[in-house]
Amino acid sequence: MNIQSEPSTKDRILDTAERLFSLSGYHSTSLRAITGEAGVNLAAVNYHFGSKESLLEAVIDRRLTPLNKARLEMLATVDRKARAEGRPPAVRDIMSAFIEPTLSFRESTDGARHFIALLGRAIVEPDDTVKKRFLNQMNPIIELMLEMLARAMPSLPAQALIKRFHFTIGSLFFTMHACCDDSMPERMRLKEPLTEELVNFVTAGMEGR
Amino acid sequence: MNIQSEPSTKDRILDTAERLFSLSGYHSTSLRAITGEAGVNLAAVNYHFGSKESLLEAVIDRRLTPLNKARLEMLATVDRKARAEGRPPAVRDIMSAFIEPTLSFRESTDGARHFIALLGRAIVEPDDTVKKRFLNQMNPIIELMLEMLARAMPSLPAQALIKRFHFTIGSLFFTMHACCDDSMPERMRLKEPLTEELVNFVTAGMEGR
DNA sequence: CTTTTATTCAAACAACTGTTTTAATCACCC
DNA sequence: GGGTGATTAAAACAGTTGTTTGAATAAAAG
Repeated sequence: MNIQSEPSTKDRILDTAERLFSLSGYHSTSLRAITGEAGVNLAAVNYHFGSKESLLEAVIDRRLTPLNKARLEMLATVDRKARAEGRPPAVRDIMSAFIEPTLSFRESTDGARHFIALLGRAIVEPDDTVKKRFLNQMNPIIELMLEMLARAMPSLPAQALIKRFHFTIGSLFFTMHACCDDSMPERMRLKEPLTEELVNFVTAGMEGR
Repeated sequence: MNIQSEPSTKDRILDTAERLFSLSGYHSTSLRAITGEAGVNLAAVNYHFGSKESLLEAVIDRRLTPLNKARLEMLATVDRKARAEGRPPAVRDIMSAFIEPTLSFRESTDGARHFIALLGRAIVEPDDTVKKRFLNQMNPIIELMLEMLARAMPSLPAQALIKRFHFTIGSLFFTMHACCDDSMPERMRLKEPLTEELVNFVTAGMEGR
């Protein structure tokens, strides 16, 4: 564990892989591209991580575990407060508890920005390697949000709730991905701040008028 | 051009490529997988299309050209009617003109369903081959929609309009992709009909309350 | 039928992939 | 300082990729 010197081989691989995976995708990024740019030997990936797939898992877990913890905590706080006041949770608060940690985490570091872009694409990735691991970590949050939303809008049929939640996921993940995207036409580029506008959008859509 | 007999080599390649691209992605689908499943020789792709990349372009153009034509026509109808009545176009009608042709086209044939799923992923694809060609065909529609939306909501700042339109794109494209997705947890699966619910959602979000 | 053109086929091509191997080098402990 | 284990290094491995080649076949034209 070195503190002040340059990052270890393992960390250099993780950082570079994170960036290249987010820019070019998992399949289109070769180990030679990663190790070359990180300035380490090709075999270092298999030595430190075992395989390319395990490297991807390490890249995901390193960031997703603390992020999901933050999201769950914020959801729990919203839930606790509503219960204490003897009322159902507010749709806006539930949306905020998901969106706010995600977007503020994204703006924390450069690495986080790349990682969030990677996540934004992961949900539509055809490759099971990325998606399965991602969805596994995501499921508890999805379940909790759906349960809370059902309490927030008790008169809304379950099918409609699922659909609106689905549309919400679409908005958020597209926004997560699009931050690093320079292929969109100029006038479509997003500028910060986004959090409040996004919360407004999905809350309005959720409540349906 | 044979009418009643089985489809030509070229069409068999197009249909199979469309399905496999949508299921596994462009990069993860090999020409050997396509030709093998289509029951044609490996070299047939390069003979009929020139390259794998040109095959992808052919797959995209075959469906996207008529689909975009339908979307533009419906947008023009909304615009013309509003002008004739001397009022700005309604947000809901603009949203509908984009969503309705897309989703009804998806339900028209099996091939269309796969193609729409492919499109839903194309917008977040890291590969320029897919995205650039897709965005080029998309730009006129985006420009027209933004111009009409600006007229529909003249008091909304341009920056806010861009953001909300962005969130709308996210909802729609995620919905387009998710139709063929069986990796989502059971309770998150979408069931038809979607059009009206999606139009409601993005209209509410667009108008913001 | 003969000739020409379009298509199909099996085989090979070179380039690239993730992974493994084996030796060299480094850091640390007794 | 010698020895021990962790790390790095270059090279080769086997498999897959898109593409090309040249012969065989089918279809069309004269």
